[in-house]
Amino acid sequence: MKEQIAQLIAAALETLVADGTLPADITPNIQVDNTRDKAHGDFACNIALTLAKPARRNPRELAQQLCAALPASANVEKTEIAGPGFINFFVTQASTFAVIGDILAQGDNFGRGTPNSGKRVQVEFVSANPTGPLHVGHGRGAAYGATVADLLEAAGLEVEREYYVNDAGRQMNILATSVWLRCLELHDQVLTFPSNGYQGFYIRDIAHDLIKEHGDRLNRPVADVFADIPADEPAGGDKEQHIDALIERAQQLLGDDYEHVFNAGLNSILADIREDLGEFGVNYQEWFSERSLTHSGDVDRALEQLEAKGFLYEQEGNIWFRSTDFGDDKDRVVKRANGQTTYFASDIAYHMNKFERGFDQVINIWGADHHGYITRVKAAIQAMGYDPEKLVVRLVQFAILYRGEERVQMSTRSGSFVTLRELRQEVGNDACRFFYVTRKADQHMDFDLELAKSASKDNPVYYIQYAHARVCSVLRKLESESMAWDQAAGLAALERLESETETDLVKQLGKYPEVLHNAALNFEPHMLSNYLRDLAGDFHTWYNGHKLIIDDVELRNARLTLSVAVRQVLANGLKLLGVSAPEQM
RNA sequence: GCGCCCGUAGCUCAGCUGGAUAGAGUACCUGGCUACGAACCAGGCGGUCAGAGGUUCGAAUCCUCUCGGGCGCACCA
Repeated sequence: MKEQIAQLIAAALETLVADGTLPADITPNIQVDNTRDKAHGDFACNIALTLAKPARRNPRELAQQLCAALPASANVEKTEIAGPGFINFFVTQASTFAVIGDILAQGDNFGRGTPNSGKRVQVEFVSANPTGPLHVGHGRGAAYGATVADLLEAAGLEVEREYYVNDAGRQMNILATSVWLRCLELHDQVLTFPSNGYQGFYIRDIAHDLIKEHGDRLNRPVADVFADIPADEPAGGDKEQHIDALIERAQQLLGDDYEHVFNAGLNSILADIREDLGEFGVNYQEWFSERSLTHSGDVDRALEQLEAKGFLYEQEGNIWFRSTDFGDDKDRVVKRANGQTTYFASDIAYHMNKFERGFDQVINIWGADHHGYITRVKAAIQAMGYDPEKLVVRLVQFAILYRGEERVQMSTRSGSFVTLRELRQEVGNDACRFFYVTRKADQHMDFDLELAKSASKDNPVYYIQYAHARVCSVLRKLESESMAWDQAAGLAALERLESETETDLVKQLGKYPEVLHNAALNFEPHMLSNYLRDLAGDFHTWYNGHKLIIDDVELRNARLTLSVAVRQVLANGLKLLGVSAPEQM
């Protein structure tokens, strides 16, 4: 509809240019907006205001002439000039109500863009280190990323969801060593667990499984393990040196078996994460291993590329990437003097790999604490000769949990829950998914557990679901009264829907495709959740003032048809948010 | 110190990328079930859009500064 109006205006402009009212060199940017106030009609255009100056004419007068030059349209009831020179468009009832037929005809596809536009995008999200279960902070990234991916897919793009598994590096070695030390404990040995090790209960579970599989093959005398290891922090030493020495010792004493311990930890935690996310309705096409970048030679290849282009240099034995050439604050080390590549080197290789896979757009969803990395990653992309504009980084702020007024402390020590799984169990998947995306991602968020849990009017999730369930309930009631809904008759009788709340509701339905499009384009799922709340509100308002199951067959069918259309749009929107649309509650 | 995000009703947040009288929810007050589901609806109260300049027909939105909050600035992952 907006485009239609824009076309009408474009035609009017051409007419005015042709008859010399407007100069030919103007560059009109035709903007058609939804009106905020019903008194202003359905759509408004500010073209007369923006052209007033270049045309050197009074805006209201210009608007007048534009209106006169507008071609006739079956969809436009009338136009009005208002305020300083806005042109307000009033759409005909029939044209507004046509959307109901579209909704019923397109069903689950209503609002979705044309698929197979050929554009391929990748969304990488969560990508938490597999060193422990996901916590509530990851939950927001998961819900946000999954919804953004689904929205883009709904917009017609081909989407690949990817989880980058940080299965290399020191943290993973700390994990492996922690698991192994727990194994030794399970063999009835006594030791002082390193303060920097992973203390979680799940480490013991992994150790237990290992012993089940390997018996005492992994057992070594504790005296050998701790011989000549520098003191831990509580003993007056350095915790980093302590743990690093233990890692090295574990590798020495275990030899090839170290790999088993390492993989046991990785696989067990990864399986847990995968299951957790799956239950949360978050699924991936690809779990991309960081280690594979080393094995495939991508890391070396990426560094060679940078080297060949002259962006690497050596200083004090370290190899540096000259990221300052691309606006970074300082250059970054990619390979240490000891020959080890840095995490950043893997990142460079990873992004090279992503670009080699030929995505039109690469979207990274990162925690807000990673924003310092954007510049250097983009620098590397540009240095390798790729277009850094194709990389979009969206930062997700942390969520602060509240239990009513009380802030939930997020320390691992405190008894209050910290994992995503616990949150899901307490609050439920629907409310979790909804609450996480109902605020802008770059906005700090207060997540109130009491509110999310409350099965009441206070909870916007239920408010929306209730609207859906209400329609289902009416149809059940209809059936129990031995009546049936006649869709064709309803569509034919839509002009019987004459009340203002009915028109408001239908207009709201008509906005859904645009909302979806904007939400996808801007990576802002909260636009959809807010819309669904508004739609549910309009439905409840209407429902409260109108009885659906009535004797007037024609009117009954018309109202039922509207109800079913509302239910369809609610279901479509909820599906994209990963929230269920229950038939009864 | 430098960089990024943010500051809108008592509280939690929108505000369609510069439009008309800044909106929802919540809290508080008032009213509505012999009803297709009251997990609902109607009405009221509530604002110096942090502050000050600037850009223009027009600013919560754009530019500068100040104040206030969060997060980054590793040879860590």
